[in-house]
Amino acid sequence: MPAKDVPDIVVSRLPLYLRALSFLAEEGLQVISSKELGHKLGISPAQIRKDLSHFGEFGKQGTGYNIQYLRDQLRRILKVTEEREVALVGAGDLGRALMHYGGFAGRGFRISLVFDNNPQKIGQKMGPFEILDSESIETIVADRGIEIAIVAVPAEAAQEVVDALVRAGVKAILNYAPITVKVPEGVHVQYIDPVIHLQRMTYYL
Amino acid sequence: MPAKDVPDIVVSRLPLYLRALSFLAEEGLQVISSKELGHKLGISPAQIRKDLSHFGEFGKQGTGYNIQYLRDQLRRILKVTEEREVALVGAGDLGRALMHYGGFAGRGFRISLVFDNNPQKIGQKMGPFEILDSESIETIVADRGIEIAIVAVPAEAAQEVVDALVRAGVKAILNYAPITVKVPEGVHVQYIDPVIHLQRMTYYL
DNA sequence: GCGCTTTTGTGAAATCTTAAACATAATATA
DNA sequence: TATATTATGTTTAAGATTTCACAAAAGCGC
Repeated sequence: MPAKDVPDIVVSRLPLYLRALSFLAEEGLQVISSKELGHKLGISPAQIRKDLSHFGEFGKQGTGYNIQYLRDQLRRILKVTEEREVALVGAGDLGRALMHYGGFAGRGFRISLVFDNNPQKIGQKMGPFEILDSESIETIVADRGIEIAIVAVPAEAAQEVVDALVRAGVKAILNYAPITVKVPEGVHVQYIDPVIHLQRMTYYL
Repeated sequence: MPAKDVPDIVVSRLPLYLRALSFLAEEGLQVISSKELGHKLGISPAQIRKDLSHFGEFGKQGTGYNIQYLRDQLRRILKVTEEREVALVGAGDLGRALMHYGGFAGRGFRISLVFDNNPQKIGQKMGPFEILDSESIETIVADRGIEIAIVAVPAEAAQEVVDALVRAGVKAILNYAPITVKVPEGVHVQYIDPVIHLQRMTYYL
C-alpha cells in the first residue's frame, strides 16, 4: 500500500520535512526549494530530493516545491491526515505534561484515554478524562480499536504495560520509560529518554 | 583527548549500553557477553564489540565483559562520571515535569537553574529553585560555567533562547521545542518532539 | 522566441555502516 | 594435561546511505 521498499531512515526524516513545511505554510509562504528547506533543517538538498523521490515527483523544475501541496502529500504518506486516538499510560508529572501539551492537535494525534495503576489516582480527573485502571488497558484499548500508545510509567512497570498494550492490539508505542522493551514483530517502538540524549552530547564536551 | 575519530553513530549507542549495564549492575550481575547484551538491546553482538573496540579492549575472551568495569569505562568515555549542572529554560508543564524527574540523578546530570520569561512566574519557586528571568540567562549561565541546557519553551521562543544560551557558553542543548534551531559550529543540539516520533511510526500502520 | 538561470529527479560514485568470519585467548571438563 | 567450549577483537566482505553531477524542464527578461 505505501511504497514498495523505502528505507526506515528515509521515513524517519519525513516528519521533519512535514513539520518545517507546516510552519512555512503558517507563515503564508507558497514555494520552497530543496536548497532552502535543506538549509533550514541542516540537511543537504540532494538528500531531500532523493528522499521525496521514493514517493513520487512533487516539485517543479526551476521553481521548487509548492509548500501546501507537499505538506499534504507528506501527511498522506505518513497517514496523519485524520487525528488518531492515542492511549496514554501513566498519570504522573510527565503524563500530565503530555495531557496538557497543545502540540498534538493539528499534527495527527489526540490523547483520548489515560491509565494509571495507582488506586489514589484511578477515578480522578486529569484534563477532560477520568483516569482508568491500568488493569483495564487490554479490554478498553482493544474495544476502542486504538493503535497508538504513549508509555509514561517508571522503568519497572514499562514491560508489563507494553505487553498489555500489545495484547490490546496497539501497533505503535512511544516509550518514555528508560528501558528497552521487547515487542513482537510488527509492533513499532520509539524511545524518548532525555538522559540518553544528553549523554550523546557530553562525549563531545 | 577522547578517541581519534569515532563515528557519531557509534557514540550515539554508547548511552544505551551504559543504561543497560547500570541496570544489570543494580541487579547484582557480574558479567555479560556481547551476545546477551545485544539480545537485550536488539543490537547485534558484532556491533557491540565493534563499537566498544573504538575505545579499547574491555572484555575477556571466553567470559565476556565485567559489568561494573564496562559501566565505569563508558561513564568515563561519555564524561558523566561527575554530575553536571544543567540549566532548564521554560517553567511550564514540561519544565515542571523535568524538574521533578528523578531520572537525572545518578546518570550524570542535575538541573540547577530554571528560567522563564513570564513575569507571573519569575521569582516563584519551582521545586527547590527560584524561577529566574530569561533575560538573565546570558550572565547567570556564563557565571556558573554551565555547559548544558534543556529548552522547554514554545517554538516561537526557542531560537531566541538558544541564542542566549550559546552566548552564555552552553555547548550542549536538549531542545523540546518543535523547531530546528541554528547554532554555531561546536554547539551540539539534540531534539525531542513526541509528534515526530509518533509520525515515524504511523507510516507503517 | 531565445538565451540565461534555476531547480528538479536520478543514475553513478563515493562514503559510511553493519554483518560475517575467524584467529586467539580464557575457561571448564575430564 | 589435553580437549571442548565460549566469546573477544579484528579483518574482510556486504550492504546501506549519502553525495555528486547532469540532463531535462520551467520561468524570466528582453
